[in-house]
Amino acid sequence: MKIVFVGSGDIGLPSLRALLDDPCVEVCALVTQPDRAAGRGLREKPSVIKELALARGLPVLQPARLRDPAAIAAVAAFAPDLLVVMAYGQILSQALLDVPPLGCLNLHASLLPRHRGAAPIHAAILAGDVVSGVTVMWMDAGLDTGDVLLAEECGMGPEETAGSLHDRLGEMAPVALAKALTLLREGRAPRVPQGEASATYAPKLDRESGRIDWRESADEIVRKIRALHPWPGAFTECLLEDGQTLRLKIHRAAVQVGSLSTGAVAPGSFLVGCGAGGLVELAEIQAPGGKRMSAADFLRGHRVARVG
RNA sequence: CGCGGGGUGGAGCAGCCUGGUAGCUCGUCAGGCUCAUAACCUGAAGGUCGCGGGUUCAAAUCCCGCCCCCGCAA
Repeated sequence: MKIVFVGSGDIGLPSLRALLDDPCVEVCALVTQPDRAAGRGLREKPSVIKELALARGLPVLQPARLRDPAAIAAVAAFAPDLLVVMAYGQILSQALLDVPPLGCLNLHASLLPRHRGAAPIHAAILAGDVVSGVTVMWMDAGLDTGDVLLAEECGMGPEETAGSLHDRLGEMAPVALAKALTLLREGRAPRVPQGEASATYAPKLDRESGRIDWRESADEIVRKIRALHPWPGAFTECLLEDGQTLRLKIHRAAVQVGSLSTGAVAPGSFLVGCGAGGLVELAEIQAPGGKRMSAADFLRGHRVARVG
């Protein structure tokens, strides 16, 4: 079976690797987003997934817009039987979806139809879900609206962050994909329509979406901190007694019992009052220009007046 | 040459602009107080102020070069 892999994000790495190691499959190319300036100095860096492809001698396509006819023709030239897509970052046009005779499979990091869209992992934690998983889906022109082939579930822990769930789902994806390919080969791969009624949408995140609103409940705030860690990261403005304001990035926090007015900080600690449900204890934070440190370390050098 | 922040006893910071005895909060050690404590009091140890060069009577502080850490972009 000839497959073209389409993906840009790290989360697709284990899946691409598994396909490359699968003797029943011939991966004929990788389609990925153009290299972006990244890191300090903003030099162009290939993604880790592109590096894997190059290391294995796989042809790499990096069209600026995959919807362009030329880009579609370039994919078609490989005559793939199937496209496998994970975390690519562009919508695939119907013209491209029509290229492979077997169709296009998408690996999505949620249990569809819950959390369609760009940030399913973050959304799952933000929503307080207790299960998540990977869905293998037959792609159609909509955004994550295609029929489901199969899904693999996993539980979510109380300390779950976007980072930990991301890594776990990334490792689960090739397992789910392998099952899907087996069913496909045997000609009994199901197509189960998603229930539109229970669909939710996980919008793309930006930096500002990490701002903490201390009027929310302690539970919601802590969930948000976990959901946005390590990227884009939760943050809050912190007013010091000398009048200085720092934007603190919050790496880790926990709910504690107690009561304080919204944004107030208990003396000698980093317990913050919020809208309801107790206090939020900031456990690990990062000041501008600094490295991440425990709240206790931070408080040795700073006198906090309030946050928010 | 993309932009910015930072490197000061063991930890976290101030001091730098306006050169002139090393400061703050905490930790460590010793002693004291207390029924008791991560409380309080007294005392002590511990610093090549990232590295190299320059200016100066004098540099943590001003100038030049280098190293390392962090953020902006995803």
